[in-house]
Amino acid sequence: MPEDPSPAIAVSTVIFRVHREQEGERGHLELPLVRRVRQPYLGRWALPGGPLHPTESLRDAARRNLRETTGLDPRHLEQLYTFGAVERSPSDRVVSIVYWALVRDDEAERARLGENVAWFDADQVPELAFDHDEIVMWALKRLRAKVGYTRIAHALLTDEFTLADLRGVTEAILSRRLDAANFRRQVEASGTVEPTGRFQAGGRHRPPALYRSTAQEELLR
Amino acid sequence: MPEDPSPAIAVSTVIFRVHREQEGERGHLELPLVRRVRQPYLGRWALPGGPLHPTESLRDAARRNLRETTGLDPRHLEQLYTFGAVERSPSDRVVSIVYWALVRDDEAERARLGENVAWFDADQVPELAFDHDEIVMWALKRLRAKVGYTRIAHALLTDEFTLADLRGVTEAILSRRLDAANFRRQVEASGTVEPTGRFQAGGRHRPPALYRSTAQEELLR
DNA sequence: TCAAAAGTGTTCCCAGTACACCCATGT
DNA sequence: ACATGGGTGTACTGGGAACACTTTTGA
Repeated sequence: MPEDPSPAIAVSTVIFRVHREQEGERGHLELPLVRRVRQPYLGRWALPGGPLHPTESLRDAARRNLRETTGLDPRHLEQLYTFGAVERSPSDRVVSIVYWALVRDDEAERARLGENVAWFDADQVPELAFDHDEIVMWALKRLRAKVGYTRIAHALLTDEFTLADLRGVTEAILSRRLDAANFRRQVEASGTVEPTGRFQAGGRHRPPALYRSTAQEELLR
Repeated sequence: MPEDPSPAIAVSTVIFRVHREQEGERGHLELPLVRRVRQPYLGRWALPGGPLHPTESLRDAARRNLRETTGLDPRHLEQLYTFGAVERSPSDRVVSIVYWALVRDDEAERARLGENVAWFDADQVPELAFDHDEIVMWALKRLRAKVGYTRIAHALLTDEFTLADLRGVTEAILSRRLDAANFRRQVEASGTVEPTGRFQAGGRHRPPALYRSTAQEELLR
């Protein structure tokens, strides 16, 4: 006979990448979904997630299920929100602590995905299991807000990047074109990047300067 | 023999009021703490909180423990963050979902507090149990950020208020004086208040106009 | 009539935006 | 030489901050 059933804890993660099919193409914001192989919502796409192990932190659980889903380590990982409505799962009561993450496209390309995992355009996700549609909307909103006043976009790029690269991923996140001249000035003024002194060769035009992310000051804001 | 022990879920709440000892005095930002009557941290002050009941939402649990602690209904209630480090409680593993709330000073004055509950100045809390110091700092940071770009300060006032009242609670939250002229213009331009057409009599000086909060537009941002 | 808060007017500055224009490279 | 993205210059704008000033009341 079950005693007073304490709600179960799960950790789920919304993982983003900005993917370019070919070099020089515009990038698209994408996220991986997992096809459910059990009831409820059998066959539906859902966010990667799973139970919290007794000896791991919430953040570690998110990192673990990110690794299990995509084979990747996140370049940015942050708690989003905790969803705990009583009826959000039709069977047992589950409280889901949701994280969101950014991974690099080049790493995501190399990683092998499982059978039931696929990347979807962030603005064209199918109808998901549970309340995961709502969760994705929250994550998108947060990502789009934060890209404006933080350096999170750096997490999507390799260590050296051009300002066009940085603008490209930012535009993909916002699905909106930005003025290149103003973008340059704002980024330079923010102090979040510094030139490496090197230039990117092999392009079709004037070689752009390469930048790196400046040392992360802790305790900022 | 215990099977794999799933971490316990608790809900805690950081409750704020802006308290004025006497009419006309400057207000102070305060929060209620509860003295622990059990181990661990017996005798230490801690945030009000308790277990999540199986049939209530997270928000309802926060509202319930707010009511149990202060006898009040919150005028604003919002999820803050979920804390789940493995060693945050020395005994069992507990994941705490934390809310923060605003209550009205006049209601808080009327409500009776329990024996082991007391209000503390938000910037002078004693050393708390568990990681509750850290939680209070998060809540303060969020409150101070949000008072700048939302209408949450209205939640601390009665239905009709003067702009000086509104400025007063805002100053208490920020612990910083604001320019009355600019504050007025900003609030008026924001469209979050409208004049009632009435004036506050009985003051020592020119009677200020009374305002009310405008109808809350849902779907704003 | 005076003190003090209510309320208005004005100026300065900065950051965001738009957009013209020059620069340097591969083809 | 020319197309194209890299990079600079410049002008306009709106909002925040500082602060002078007028208004209206109680004492």
